[in-house]
Amino acid sequence: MSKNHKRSCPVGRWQRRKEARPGEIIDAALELFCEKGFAGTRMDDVARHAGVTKGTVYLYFENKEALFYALVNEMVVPQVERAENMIANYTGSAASLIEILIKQWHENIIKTKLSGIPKLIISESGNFPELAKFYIDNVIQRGRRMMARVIEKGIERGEFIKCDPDYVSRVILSSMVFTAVWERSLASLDDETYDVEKFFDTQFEIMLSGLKKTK
Amino acid sequence: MSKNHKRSCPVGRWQRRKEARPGEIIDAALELFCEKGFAGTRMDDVARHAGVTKGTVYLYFENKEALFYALVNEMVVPQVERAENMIANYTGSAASLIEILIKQWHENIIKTKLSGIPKLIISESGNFPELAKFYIDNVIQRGRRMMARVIEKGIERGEFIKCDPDYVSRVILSSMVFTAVWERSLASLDDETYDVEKFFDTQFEIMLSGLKKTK
DNA sequence: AATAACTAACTATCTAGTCAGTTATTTATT
DNA sequence: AATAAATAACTGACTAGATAGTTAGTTATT
Repeated sequence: MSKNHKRSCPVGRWQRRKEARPGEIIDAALELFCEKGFAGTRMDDVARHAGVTKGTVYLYFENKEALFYALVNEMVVPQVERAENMIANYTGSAASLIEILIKQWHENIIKTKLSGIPKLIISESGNFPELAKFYIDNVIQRGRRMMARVIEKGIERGEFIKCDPDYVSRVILSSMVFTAVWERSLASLDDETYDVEKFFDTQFEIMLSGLKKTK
Repeated sequence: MSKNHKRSCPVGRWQRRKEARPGEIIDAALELFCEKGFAGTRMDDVARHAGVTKGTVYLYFENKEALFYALVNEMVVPQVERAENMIANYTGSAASLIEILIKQWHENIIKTKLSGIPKLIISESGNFPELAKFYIDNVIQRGRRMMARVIEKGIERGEFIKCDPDYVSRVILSSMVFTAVWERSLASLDDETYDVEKFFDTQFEIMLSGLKKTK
């Protein structure tokens, strides 16, 4: 049985795409939640952005909160694991490892829509403390430990001066995370533009110069 | 138009305090907006926190947005001016001036409820771009210029190595602002506690060591 | 013909903003 | 000094509008 009659695609036609829908809905939610906040985003808008209607969204996610949880879980965890594997297999100097970590943060987070998540978590931490807690335990703390271990290694190797790896780690990470938050919130409104790569280079250069034993 | 009013509670005593109300309402709004976000905060709650009813809030502020604007304007501008005056009258070294600026940031912003404002602006930048723009132009950029001028002075004096003052300024400020955001969002949920003062000391020490000509 | 992905219209609820009425306080009068 | 009238700060019940979540029905696909 053949379909001979033409099927131009008039508005109102849709396809059944069970596999693709959840990902598309999560993408739409990420974009809108980051832009408008959780409470400020309408489920109707999420649906329209994903090319479906609201009913479909509720077909795949129990409610608005479940969608929020799903997007954080889905988007973040793989990134952390990737970074941890990178570090485990690295054999070069601590300084060059820090440089690589910053570069990767730039490439894989700042330049992608993933940079929206820190802002989202921070914004909604008051309304979703358990989610924020999950994020802290599974992302922030792991990131902190990663960076601290690298610095510790640098000290052990005689590469860096004696310092508290935990606090130095926090200092480095704070401006990395802040850059993500900034890029997804105020950067586009600021007429004093800047080059993110040069920002990271500047940070790396000064911090490392302050950390290294021989200048 | 209206039906018969119920007899209001005869025991609920209140006072007329025209002068104090706006400030109290703004304080309540700052606390709740920071905790719940703008959209997530009910005007009824703001009123109750301020010890009045919703009607009173609308007596002093035209609407929810006006209240938001008022609190940002009221709370922030005096701080910026204070810092600018401080810098203008300072005669010591650039390094010690940076140290003082960081200490003052800690005392006057981080330790007070003012630290909630950066988080608030960042969270609501998507919904209130004009307000965010106002904040960028009147707070962020002025802060950036302040810090850049100090660094520039340090270079001119032969105190610091040659570097781009604008970018170094951004690096220093980014972790200062981030600390405010962090303290008002995720810090209380993080079981790995830390000492903010030691954080700033660590940052100051490493950055300055990287900036100074003689180590 | 059967299945299930998807739609669209519905409802239940929540809240920003309003306003008629209440009460603390001030001012005028005795 | 006591009392009444006037004023305006404040209340709380109300309305209008918005949106999270539901579901009966429609349509693509097998």
